[in-house]
Parts: sequence; C-alpha cells; structure tokens
Amino acid sequence: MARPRTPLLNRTLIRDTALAMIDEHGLATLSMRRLAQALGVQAASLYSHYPTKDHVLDAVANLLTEQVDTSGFERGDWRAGLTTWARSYRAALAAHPNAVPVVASGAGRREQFLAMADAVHGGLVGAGWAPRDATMIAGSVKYLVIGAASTPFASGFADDVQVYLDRYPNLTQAHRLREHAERIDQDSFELGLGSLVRGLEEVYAMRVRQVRRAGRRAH
Amino acid sequence: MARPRTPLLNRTLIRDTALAMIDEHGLATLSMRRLAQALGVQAASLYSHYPTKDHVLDAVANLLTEQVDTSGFERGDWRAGLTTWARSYRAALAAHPNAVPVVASGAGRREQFLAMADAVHGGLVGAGWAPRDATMIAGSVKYLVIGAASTPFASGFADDVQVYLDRYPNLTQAHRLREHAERIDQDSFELGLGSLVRGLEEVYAMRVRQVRRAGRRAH
DNA sequence: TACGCTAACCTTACAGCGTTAGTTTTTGCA
DNA sequence: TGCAAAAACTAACGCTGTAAGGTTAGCGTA
Repeated sequence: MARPRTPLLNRTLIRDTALAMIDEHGLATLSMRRLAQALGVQAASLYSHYPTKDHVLDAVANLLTEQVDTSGFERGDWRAGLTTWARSYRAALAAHPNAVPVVASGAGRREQFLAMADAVHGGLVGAGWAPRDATMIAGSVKYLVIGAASTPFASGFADDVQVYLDRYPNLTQAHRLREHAERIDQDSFELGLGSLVRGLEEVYAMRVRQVRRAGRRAH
Repeated sequence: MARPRTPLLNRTLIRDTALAMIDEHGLATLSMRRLAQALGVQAASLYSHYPTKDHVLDAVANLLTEQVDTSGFERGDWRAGLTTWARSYRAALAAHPNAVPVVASGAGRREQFLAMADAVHGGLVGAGWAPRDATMIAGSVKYLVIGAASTPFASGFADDVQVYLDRYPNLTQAHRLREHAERIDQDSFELGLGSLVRGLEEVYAMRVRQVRRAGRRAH
C-alpha cells in the first residue's frame, strides 16, 4: 500500500489512540511501533503527522489540560475560582493516572497549559491579589494538584495499606481496597485544598490591612 | 580483563555515580552503557551488583529519601514536625531536580520511603491527631512537596517568565533569571506550606471541640 | 599444596526503541 | 494534462536493557 484513497490517520486519531493505550497498558509500554500497530499502520507513517513522539505526548497533555475549568474566577470570587480550578484539574488527571507523568514533566511550551495559567493568574489579580501573590498562590495550588495526581495512595503510606490488607486478605475483595484508596486520596486532597484556602483567607485579610495602613501613611 | 585484583565496582559507587550523572546530564540520557563507561567498565558488569536498571534508580531514590528529617515530631509538636519534614523533603528533592521523577513515580517498596512515612504518621498520631486524619495530612503535605519538586518555575507560568525575559533578554544574565525562578519556587512552597499548616490548626481546634462534645454527651 | 567454588569482570548477541531516507501511489491544483 | 504535495510504505541506523556464557582472581577446604 502506498497512499490510500481515504487517509487512515489524522492528528486527533493518533492522539486519542495514544491516550487510550496509555490508559490501558501504561505509559512505559507505549511505543511508536505499538501505537502504529493499533492504528493498522507502520511506525514511520506517524511521522507524517507528528514530528516526534514527544509531540504526540504533548498533544495528549494538551487534551487533558483542555478539560480544566477556570470559569470559577469569572464572578471575582477567588476562593470559588481556586476551588473549582483545583478540583477540575485534579479530576482531569485522576481520570488518566497513567498519563500524569506526561503532564507533570511538561515543558512550558504547551498552549493549553499557558492558557490555563493565564486565566488563573488573571482571575486572582482581578479578585484583588497582588501579581506576585497571584503567581505564588497559583503555584502552590498547582503543586497540590500535581502532587495528588502523581503519587496516589497505592505508592504512598503502605502501612495503612497493610491494615486494609489484613482486613481484606482475599483477592476477590481487592476492588474494595481500591475504593478505599480512592476515597482516601480524594479526602487528602480536599483536606489539603480546604486548609490551604482557609489559610490564604488569613493572608488576604493581612494584605488588606497592610494596604490600608500604607494608604493612611501616605496622607 | 577478567576478574580484577581489587574490585572496580560496588553498589554504593554505582548508585552515587548514577546520581551524579543524572544531576549533570539529566535522567533521560542515563543508560547502563553510559553509566558503565563512566565507571570504566562494560555495561553487563553492572548486573553483578544490581539486577535491573530500575533497582539502580530505586537505590538513588532511597539515597535522597534518607536525607529527609522527621526528627521534628519528637517533641510532640505536630506543626514543627510537619514543617521541618516538608522543608527537608523538598530540599532533598530540590538539590537533585533531574532525579525528582524517579522519586515521584516511586513504587511503594522502597524501604526509606516507608520508614519516613511511618515516622510522620506516628508523629501526627502521637501529637493527638486521629489515624485517619494523620494519613490525610501526611498525604496532603506530601502532595505539596512532590508537586513543588516536580514542576519548578521554568515549566510553570511562562507569562511571568516572559516578563523576566523582556527585562533580561541577553543570555549573559540568564543566571539572574534562574535566581528569580528559584526564589519564586521557594516562596510559593512556603506560602502553600504556611497556609496549609494554618488551615490545619483550625481543623485541629474543630476536632478538639468535637471530642469534648462527644465526651460530654457520653455522661 | 592442590582443588574447586564463587565473585567480578569480559564479549557477544537479541529484540525492541525513536527516527531518517528514500520509494510508491494518490490527490488536488495550475 | 501535468506536477507537486500528501500519505502511506520498506529498510536501515544507532541506540537501549538485558541474557548467556567465557575467563580469571581469590578464598576455603582436604
């Protein structure tokens, strides 16, 4: 076969298949040859659509980042904005745990990521935070999200896992353990996010007092 | 050369060299052949000391995790314990940014990691937190650390980077940009950690009230 | 002292990787 | 109608992790 009558490949098909394979078989086993095979094609054909494998992975990362919701900032409430942003960001990653390293190790050149970062930064500044504070807040919330997505329960505090294993020793109930793990991951994230936002409220109040004092001193 | 008079290799030498190469040239370029070459040896010889490349990387991860300080919990002050733990954890990772993915993607079977997790969990429970709260707190703080180490400034909010690039366009001053980036990373982490701990203090007070109420009701 | 086992190096080789070069056929446009 | 570009192909390069098996140094034991 040379050039087919109707194209076998296109960028979104390749990208979606790559994500599906990562979801199903893990990131490590994704190779250009395997990806091509799943698409009924030879490996070299992929290079007509993406210049390198990294570009395919970038497309996957962009796809996940697209689904993050930054609309919560629109009403000027930074607490709500931050919370919905963080939750949707984490949810997008948690839906594809095998793909998280792709997003986490991401270079800065990804469009969707920059769009998201810009929306968050703008939202925080619009709600009254100083630009430098906005950068740091967005950073620390992002840290929480990336960390939560990177190292889920299973790789975490295994002594706790052991407790559950003792209680559910037979493999037929392994799905129950998984449910527990997901719940604990979720709760840890929510505890962290809630505490962080509460702590930021105190910082915000402090900043407001600082500004007032500086304003009075200027008179 | 067959067996040499005095051994050329040992486990710690291989592990330390691997870390040095990761630090200097990045994780992606570390191969068994290159590692062997740096040690003046053939690749297959490494397999007398480590069964696979992953085991070498595990040793590197353990080495970094060894340096984390959990002694802050010893006086029963969970705030101090949490803070020193988080700071030393982040510092250990920040000292070897290229090695962070090795630690972040770590399977649960690493001894040093389990020892650290156990110390933190024990410290929190010893300071009065319920076991489930302790798990979640340790989790959320770990999230912050891993996230902060995984995605440093450069890969982050590039619009801010652009501001700095406009101000320092010539490459001779690139180290200044790096200084700024490190400072902002540091400050973001500290803001997140401080806010998180402050928020946890409120949770702690709430838990104390809950316990008191439950105790009164039992009378 | 001699023997043999094990440790610690070696060479060789395999399958699979990302990627490039060059070929063939089809399509869309001048 | 002719021709360039597009989209597939085959073949190959240099790399990877790792397995198999060879060779020698040093040690414990008869």
